[in-house]
Amino acid sequence: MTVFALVDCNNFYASCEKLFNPELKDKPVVVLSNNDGCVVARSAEVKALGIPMGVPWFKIQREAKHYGIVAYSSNYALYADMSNRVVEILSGFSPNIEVYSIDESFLDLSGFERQGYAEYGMEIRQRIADWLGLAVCVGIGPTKTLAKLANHCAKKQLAGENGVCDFTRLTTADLTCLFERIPINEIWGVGRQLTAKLEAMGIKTVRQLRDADSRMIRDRFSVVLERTIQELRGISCMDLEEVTPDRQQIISSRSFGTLIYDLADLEEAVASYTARAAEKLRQQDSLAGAVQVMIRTNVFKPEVPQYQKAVTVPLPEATADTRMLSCWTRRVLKRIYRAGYGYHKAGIALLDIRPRANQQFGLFVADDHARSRNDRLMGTLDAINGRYGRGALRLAAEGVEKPWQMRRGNLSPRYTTEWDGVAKVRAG
DNA sequence: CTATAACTCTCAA
DNA sequence: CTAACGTTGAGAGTTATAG
Repeated sequence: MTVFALVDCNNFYASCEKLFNPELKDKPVVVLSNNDGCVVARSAEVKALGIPMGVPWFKIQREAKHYGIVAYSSNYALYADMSNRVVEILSGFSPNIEVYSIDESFLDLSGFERQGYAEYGMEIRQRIADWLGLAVCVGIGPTKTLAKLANHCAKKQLAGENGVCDFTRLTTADLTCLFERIPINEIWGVGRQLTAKLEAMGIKTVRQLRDADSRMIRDRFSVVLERTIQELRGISCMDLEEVTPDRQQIISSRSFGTLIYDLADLEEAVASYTARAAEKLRQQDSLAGAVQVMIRTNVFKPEVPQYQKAVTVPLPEATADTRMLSCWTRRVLKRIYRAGYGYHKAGIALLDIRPRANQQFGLFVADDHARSRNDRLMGTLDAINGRYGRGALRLAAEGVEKPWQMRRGNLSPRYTTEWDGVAKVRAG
């Protein structure tokens, strides 16, 4: 039987910021979403103050000032780099690992027990603390859903100790007793809607859901929830997904720092988003067969005139050429743009994605010679940007001033990925 | 009518 | 000073459409 561990970094973004600025050690720290919009990470001190996850920053700014909360803009380069280091360490503990998100990984621990699996979990936790200075919690169980739940118990100190909770060591009776006390919304895959529906039926605790009639659940809900029930019972339905499959769609969208009225500015933004998405597309060696463009006014301001539109168009020939793709996204944008509105957000999506190897050539589109020349050009573009940084070489259509760019009022240095940032690391 | 495409809803981090 | 509310991806289920 497989034993799964779920390793999750505590307050990951906030912890990364603290790591490189010792003055923040016991201070309340939040990290904001793109555009400095919402709180997406909170240090323990902030959680203790009762600041909720996801709250719009401007709504708590006064309170934050009062408590001396330090706010950072998202520094994705820093978090991604730290995340890679965590994964590298975890890979030393099991050959089978699924990197589930930027701060969470599943490990197959089967056969690695010491006295039990909890001791191995402690070793993992200790090494990440020693080598990186980051705190993680480890949940262990016979299914991924149970490992996730065990991790929740470790974090909330409902079971286990020292940030490690091992369900394989609990008796059935203890587990049942524990599940009585956990609400269903803590279960992986049970979100807001399901919680409301299940509660209306009187199913409020993990134990109740685990012991519910799974056939009834499938009929009234879905096969997904039925699988969750099986997993809660210790019957594994979800495998470790070690290889991340190629994306089926690539989306690039962003809110603007200020409202945008001009088509020309929107064109720049859309060209930039298209370039980023196309880069990702080429990284996985794929082609897109369709593009979508979306623009919208501020949905949080219903008092101003609202407009939103998204249109998808198939391409005459699948491509990964930034110029071709941005030509199409620009065309679609012009079609959906209506003057007189203040736009708040725009985005593009690359759809109908397929491997380059399966490329079908359009009959009247381009000759082989042109195609290979374009491929080489894109290869050169990516190579230059890989060496000199994103956006070093780009289409003129992406603009220079970029009045639409998002707010990032309080960005920390890229401590680990840029020389300028490295120089700013303080001794701690 | 069926098979598939397109779209909507839900969830997650 | 003001105004200020994230992004990306997947899968299931439902509805529309083609043949």
